[in-house]
Amino acid sequence: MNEATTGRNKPRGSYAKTGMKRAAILEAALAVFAKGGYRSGSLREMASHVGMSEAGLLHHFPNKSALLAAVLELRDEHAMEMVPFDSEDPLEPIRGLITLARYNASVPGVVELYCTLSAEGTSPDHPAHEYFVGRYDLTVSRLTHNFARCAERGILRPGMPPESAARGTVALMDGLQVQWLLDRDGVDMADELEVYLRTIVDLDA
Amino acid sequence: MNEATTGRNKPRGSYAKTGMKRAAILEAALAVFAKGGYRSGSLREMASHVGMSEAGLLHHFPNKSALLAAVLELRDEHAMEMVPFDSEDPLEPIRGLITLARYNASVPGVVELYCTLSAEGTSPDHPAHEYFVGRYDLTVSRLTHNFARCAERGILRPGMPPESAARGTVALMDGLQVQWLLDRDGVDMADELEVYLRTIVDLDA
DNA sequence: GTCTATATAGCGATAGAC
DNA sequence: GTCTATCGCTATATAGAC
Repeated sequence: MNEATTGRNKPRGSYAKTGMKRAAILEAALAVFAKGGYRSGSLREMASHVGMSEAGLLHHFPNKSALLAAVLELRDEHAMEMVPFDSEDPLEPIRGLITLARYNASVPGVVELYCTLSAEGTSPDHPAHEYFVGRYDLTVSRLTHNFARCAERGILRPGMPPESAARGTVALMDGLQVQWLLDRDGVDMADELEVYLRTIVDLDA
Repeated sequence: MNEATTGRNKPRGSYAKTGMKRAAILEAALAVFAKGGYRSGSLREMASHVGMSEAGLLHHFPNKSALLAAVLELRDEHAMEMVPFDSEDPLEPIRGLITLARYNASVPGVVELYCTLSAEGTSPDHPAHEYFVGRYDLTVSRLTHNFARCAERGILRPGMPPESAARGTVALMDGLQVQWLLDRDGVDMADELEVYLRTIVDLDA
């Protein structure tokens, strides 16, 4: 690998190597933040996880909360690929949510991260508070619009307000994550989500 | 107040006074744990909240996690009074959940506590892990039994497995709490819960 | 770019005076 | 029953050597 591989073109040093270090740090940070939340997750543990000192780690990220932000941003992009809100068929994003739930069961660390941090982040002085406020607002409004389109086609349960369907769907996904983390064999997040969605929308239309 | 007021009968000292201190400590602990979870909530802050030193506080409780356990136990008893699982009518506990959700909106600290701690508590080495495993297991099994009784009477939505109804209800309540904490004016937990419950059960039977 | 060393701060818990 | 004082530990972040 060289500079060309990274897509950048800087005069010195192997940016590929640096990029890989960054990626490794993000992965370690994800695992550590996931296990104990933001406050409890220590740079020390991430550093040892990735084979560096704390100071070495803080060369790549200015501080702890910037590292958190980078982790959240990265995972968010990845998740959104599974839920095509811009599809013409309003059922596609809904089916995507089930796909996402099934995928999530294969990455417990990510589930732990979002579960712990979204709870922590309800506190207004949390480093990720604004992130979660914005994220929920966006997700609910997108889903509301999507369920409204279902209603237009007559495949949303009569009398169900689109916003309630949206908030209910998000709430159910979040709540199922807690139950799944507490009892991974006893709960199937994707199945339970599908049961719920089928009660409010005609998935086979 | 004297010993008789407390219901105990010990040779020395005013137990009423001690009992009041204990209650004050529990209240402070609830607020502090609620704001930042277990790890971030410090005995120091609770102590200053209640006008005592940390050592004075630890005279009443052996350590930090015992204090957490006491808080959880106390609030649990209180909440359970609102949900009469032993009622003959299986709709009564379900209506009780809506009452509970409405009540919860008046005690944000309690909601924050459960929200933050149930997420933290998914980690196996958390002081409250066993508590939450047991609590969810019990709640889901009670609710499953209750929805099964609804099914017998033909007021549960056809094809809806009682356990899915139970897990869905618990998940929805948990998830709505997160959304409510992030946007208290935009979300009505009790209303949304009722919308959900009405889609799976005939509440007016 | 990564290290060692260190500054600064907060934590839970204990010992012992009163 | 409550206090002061303190121990031992962990944390983030910075300074400067290499």
